[in-house]
Amino acid sequence: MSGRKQQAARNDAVILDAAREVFLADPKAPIAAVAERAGVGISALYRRYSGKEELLRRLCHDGLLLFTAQAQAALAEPDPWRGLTGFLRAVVDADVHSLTVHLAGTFTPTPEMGATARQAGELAARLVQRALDDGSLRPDAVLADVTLLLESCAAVRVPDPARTRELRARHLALLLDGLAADRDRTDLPGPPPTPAELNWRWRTP
Amino acid sequence: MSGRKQQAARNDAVILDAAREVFLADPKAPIAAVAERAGVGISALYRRYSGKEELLRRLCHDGLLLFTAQAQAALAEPDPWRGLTGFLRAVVDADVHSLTVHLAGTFTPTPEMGATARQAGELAARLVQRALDDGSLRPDAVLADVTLLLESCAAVRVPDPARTRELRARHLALLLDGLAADRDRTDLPGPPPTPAELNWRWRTP
DNA sequence: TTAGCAGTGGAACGGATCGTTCCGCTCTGC
DNA sequence: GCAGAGCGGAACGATCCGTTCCACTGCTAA
Repeated sequence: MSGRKQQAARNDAVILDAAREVFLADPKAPIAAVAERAGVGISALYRRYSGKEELLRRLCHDGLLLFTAQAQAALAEPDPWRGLTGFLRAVVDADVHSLTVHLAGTFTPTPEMGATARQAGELAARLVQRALDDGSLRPDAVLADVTLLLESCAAVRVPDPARTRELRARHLALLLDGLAADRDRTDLPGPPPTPAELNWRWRTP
Repeated sequence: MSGRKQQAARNDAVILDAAREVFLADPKAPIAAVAERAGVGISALYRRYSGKEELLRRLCHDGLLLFTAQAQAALAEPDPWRGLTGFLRAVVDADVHSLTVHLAGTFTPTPEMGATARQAGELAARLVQRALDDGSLRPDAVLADVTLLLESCAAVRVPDPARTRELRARHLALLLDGLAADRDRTDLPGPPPTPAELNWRWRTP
């Protein structure tokens, strides 16, 4: 069962997963870190991609495609507010924003990516417009506010990736729900962040 | 009036301002960029600071002191909610977060900075607790949620610093006010962000 | 069975970046 | 008028990182 081909095919996936993990943690990590995380040599990387740029482009484009897929799915949801919030939760949870915006600028985008990005923007605009028309989204909000929201959720970051997802979900709930305590609220999901979790930057090495 | 001493004293301020601007824009900018922005040579920098670390420490400590000063002022405000929100607006506007957290990790903190940081945390905790006791802050919120809020506001960023401040104020208002449109709202401040302002990362060089 | 090659590991190279040092110049303050 | 504080900026050395290259392995096809 394990021919040379099988091993190579498995490496395809291993390398892509490793690259996603490494570059999500640090968008300008060295390529050697990806190889190390994947448990392969550098040659295995360069056999598949012509260079770092092509690998980053691949990751970014995958992120854009995930974004559009989630947006399509959200438009199928009948309730506009549930569609929008569910979409945002999914996109934040998958850290699509880091995959796309944070990686942009580290490579020159292809025309195809530009097209996908434009399509993604249109889908998101429709999601927002639906919620505006419906009256479930405050009337002075704008598509760009949602983009800013994604940016701000991506900024929530602790060393542990799983915990990061929890904290982002909590932050997103705050954003969607508001801080002032003068109406009924849904409970904030997950345990609240502890001070220690946020002070990790201050550790003395 | 302009002796050599005067010129040197003026350079003290010019260099510090330039350093703040440059490192706020990019926390790991080269030191030469600071000198260039200040319009001085590199020697003028090294005459005042033993190295990059000492300069960064200075900026960070200044940020911490600004933070505690604003917190003190906010505690003097009788209304807990107004005190908390005013404090957050001031801290976000001055980009204190970038000055402290984002610069941390690029140098080894001094014990004195640790003490100031601890004091800052205590003051912030009192601000939050006051608003909790008052009932104006939702009961399931926590000090760390506010820290996350600062982190997320600092992530809102466009090339123009002035516009960045406006957009952050808008985002902060959203955070404090909530997105769902089912109660009375204060108007969002400033003009809404345009798509072009958020697409600047995609520019092809 | 065996020759050939796809696939691989990892050392080595070359370029870029950046903190720091150092030398020569200017111009003030005594 | 001169000693030296203050300064500009070139040069240096260390580090980092993308990429190339070569030797090796063990399938695979004839």
